[in-house]
Amino acid sequence: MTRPIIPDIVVSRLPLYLRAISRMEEEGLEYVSSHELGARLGISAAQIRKDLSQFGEFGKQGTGYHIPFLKKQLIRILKVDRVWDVAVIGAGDVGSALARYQGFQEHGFRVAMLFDSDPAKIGKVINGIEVRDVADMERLIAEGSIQVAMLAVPAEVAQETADKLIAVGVRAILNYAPVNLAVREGIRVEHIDPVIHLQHMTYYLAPR
Amino acid sequence: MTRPIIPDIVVSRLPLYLRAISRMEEEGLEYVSSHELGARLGISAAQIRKDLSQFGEFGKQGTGYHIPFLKKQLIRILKVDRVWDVAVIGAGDVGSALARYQGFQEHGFRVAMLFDSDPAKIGKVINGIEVRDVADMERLIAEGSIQVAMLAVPAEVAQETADKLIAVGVRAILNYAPVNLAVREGIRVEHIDPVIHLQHMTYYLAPR
DNA sequence: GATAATATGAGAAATTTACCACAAAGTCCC
DNA sequence: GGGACTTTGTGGTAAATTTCTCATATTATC
Repeated sequence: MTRPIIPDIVVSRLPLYLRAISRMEEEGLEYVSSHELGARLGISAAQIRKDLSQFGEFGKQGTGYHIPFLKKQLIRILKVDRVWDVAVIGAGDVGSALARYQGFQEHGFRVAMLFDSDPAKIGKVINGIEVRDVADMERLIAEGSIQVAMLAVPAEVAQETADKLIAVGVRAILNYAPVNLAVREGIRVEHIDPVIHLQHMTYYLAPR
Repeated sequence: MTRPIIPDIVVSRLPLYLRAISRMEEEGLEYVSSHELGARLGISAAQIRKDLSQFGEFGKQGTGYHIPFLKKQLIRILKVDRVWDVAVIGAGDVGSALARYQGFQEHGFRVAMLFDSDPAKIGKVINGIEVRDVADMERLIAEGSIQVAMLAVPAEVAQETADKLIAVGVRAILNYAPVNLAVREGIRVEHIDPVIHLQHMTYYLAPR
């Protein structure tokens, strides 16, 4: 069984679709057309239909998409019909905020571990999660079979920390450090850096 | 004078180039080839040459790119050869972390204002920045001629807050709220949502 | 039940984006 | 000074992505 390979750019839009229709469900809507969904997201209706049709026939002519059904399908496709345990590395401002964020639980994720190297932080409890010594990180992550990590450490140690994570089984890293991580084939990395986004936007701004 | 329109996808890579060569400069390197830069970023050398050539001839055959010169050019192109005052809306975990982040200053940005609606937070000082009442937001932003904002408010009030920001002159919004903002033509919005990134990555993970 | 209106899924076309290949220019080393 | 390397910028090509178009199906209305 060789499923057709779905372009990554298509996959990258699925979470946006899921977020939008989840909101629509909360609003009490039952059906949505590709046109309405597209209007909310600033994406063409054709694009949405094409994307979704890669995974199956979820819509109905004349009616559109049944929101609870489409939501269920997207959740399944994105594999968030389970809860992924996530390790947060670094308990500074960013790591702490991630540990406290309430938005993970209902979208398929749980901050299961939190690490830092600062003795002053180790042992503290943030949102019910104890800060562990990063020296024990590899052992604990391996024991916990954790596949997903969020990296919120200083730029200087980001690469070496990522290498350690990958060595003990982590396969997806959400990197908050302002460096490009080099990883081997098969490891997923996504980057979050506000400066990158701001600089992208200032290109289009006129000086004032 | 009609400059050729640069594709946005090209512009979106420029901050990555800038970040990478800034790091190379710190490492004491003087010249870099498109091939070396590409290897660091996971981007093809041809892509980098093509992207940069859209803005001028910055390289030299046989030598590559002079790092300080290229850096200067990218800084100019991205308009971060000045410091942009930025307003942060919301002084919760995310807003506070943004106010404390030391990485803005040297990359063209300064958190000039911080707002919240919680009386318990108003008046507090975070990293030298006083938390102001969001009720005064519009007046203060208009007075400060602020064009860039980072939105770190609850999802429920994100759209209305964005509308207010735009009404008083903000033209670029970095949105941390997990909602798609609808904005008029000419307003730049970028989104940061860890859940979106995590869900994108779990698509590729095998259950364990 | 017929007709008009609505909306999907998919093949085809158009557009955008990325890559290749090479001439030209610079460097290095003997 | 000359030959072997290296590297850029670019025109052309290939690949990827988006949009268009339309047959087909469903719903609503009279």
